[in-house]
Amino acid sequence: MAKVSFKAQVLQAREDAIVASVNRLLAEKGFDAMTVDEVAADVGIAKASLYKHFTSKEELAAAAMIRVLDHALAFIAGLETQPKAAIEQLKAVARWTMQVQLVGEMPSLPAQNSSLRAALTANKIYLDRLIEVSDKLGAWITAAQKSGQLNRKLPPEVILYTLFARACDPVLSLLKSSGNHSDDQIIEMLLSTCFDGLAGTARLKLA
Amino acid sequence: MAKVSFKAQVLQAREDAIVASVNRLLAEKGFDAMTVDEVAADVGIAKASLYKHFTSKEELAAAAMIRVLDHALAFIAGLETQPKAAIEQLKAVARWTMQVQLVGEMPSLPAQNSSLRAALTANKIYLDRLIEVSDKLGAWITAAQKSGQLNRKLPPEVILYTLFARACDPVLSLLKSSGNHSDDQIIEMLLSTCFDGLAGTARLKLA
DNA sequence: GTCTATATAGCGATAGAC
DNA sequence: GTCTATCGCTATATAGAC
Repeated sequence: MAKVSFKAQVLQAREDAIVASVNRLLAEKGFDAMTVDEVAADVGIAKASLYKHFTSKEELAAAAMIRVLDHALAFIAGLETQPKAAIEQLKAVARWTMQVQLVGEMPSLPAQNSSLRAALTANKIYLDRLIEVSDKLGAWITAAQKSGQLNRKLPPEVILYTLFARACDPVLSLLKSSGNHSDDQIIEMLLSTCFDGLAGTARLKLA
Repeated sequence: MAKVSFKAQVLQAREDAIVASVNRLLAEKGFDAMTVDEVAADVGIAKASLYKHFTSKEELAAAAMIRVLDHALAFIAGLETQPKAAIEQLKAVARWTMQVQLVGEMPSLPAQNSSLRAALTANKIYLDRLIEVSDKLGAWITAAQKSGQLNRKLPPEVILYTLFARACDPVLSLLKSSGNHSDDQIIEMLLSTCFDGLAGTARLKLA
C-alpha cells in the first residue's frame, strides 16, 4: 500500500464530499438548475475553493457521473461472483439503477446540453468507465439473446440503450410522486414493463 | 362562421409562426438552452414584439405544449372514426409520437424545472388538453386490459405514464444518431420493446 | 404592435489577500 | 488551499419612440 500523506487524505475526503453533493444536487435539480454556489454552500466551502479542485461546472458533473459508473461497476463485479443466468444479472442491474433513482442519487443530465456533452466526450476517465459498463452489460445481453431469454431480433445496442434509458426513466419519479405505490411495487412494475412490455403477463407479482 | 377581421387573422398567423418556432427549438435544444432571442430571430421579429404576444418564456413553452396536445387530439379523433381494437389504437398513438420525435417536433421539457412546472400547472388550457388526452388514452387502456391485450396486473396509470414517457424517450435520438437503422426500423423496434418488452419475441418484424 | 436600446439579475469564473 | 469580493457575460424582461 502506497504511503499517502495525511494532508492528501484530507483533500481526497473533501473532494469526495464535493462529488457526493454534486451527485445529489444533479439528481434533485438537474445540471442546468444546479448552481455552483449551491454546491459550495452544500459542501460548506467557498465557491473559489471548489475551483481549486475542479476547473468547471461541467467537470463537476463529469466527476459525479464517474462516481455513479464506479458504483455500477462495483455492483456488477459483485454479481459476477454469483453464477446466474445472464437475464437475471441484467434484471439485477436494472433493479439497482431504479433503487439508486428512488433514493435520489441518480444524476440527471440534459441529453442535449452542448457544453456538457463536449466536456463528457472529452473526458477519458468517464468514457473508459462508460465503455467498461457497456462491455459488461453487452456480454450479458448477447448471452441472454443466445439462450433466448432476450429477444434475438433486437440489435444488442437497442437493448443496451434501453437499459441505460430506464436508469433515468421519468416514469419512476412520476409514480413516486403520485404516492399510490410502495417503492418495491414501483420497481417491480417497471421491471415488468421493461422486460415483458405493457402487453406481457409473465413474471409480474403484485400484492 | 364568426367574422374575424383581417388584422386579427394576421396576428393569429404571427402567433402560429411563433409557436411553431418555439416548438421546433424546444425539440432541438430543450427549454433551458432555448433563448427568447433565438425565438425572435427565428421568427424574424424583435424580442420585444414577442412579449406583446406572450408574457414570459414559460408561457411560450406552454403554448408549444398545447399545440402538440392539440395535434395529438386531432390524431386521436381520426383514429376514433376507425373501428379497431383498443390495443391497436394505442400502438398507433405511440407510433405517431415517435414519428413526431423523429421529425424534430416533440418539445423536450426538463422534468424538474420549477418555474416551468409552476407555469404549466397554472395553465388551465394546458391542463384541460392534458386531461383530455389522458382520458382518451385511459379509455383505450382499460378496454385493452379488459380484453387481455394489455397486462391486467398493471395499474392503468402506470401504462399511461409509460406511454407519455415513450413519447420523449431518449433511446430514439440515440438510435437515430448512431445511424445504423432507418426511421421505420427504429419505430418498429421501440414499439416492440414498449409493448412486448426486451424479452418478448411477439410481433417484431425486421427486414 | 413593432422596433432599438437598456435595465436588471443570476451565474460561472477569477483576483488577490492571507 | 481557503477565503471575500468582484468581474464579465448572458439572458429575461421592459422603456419609450414611432
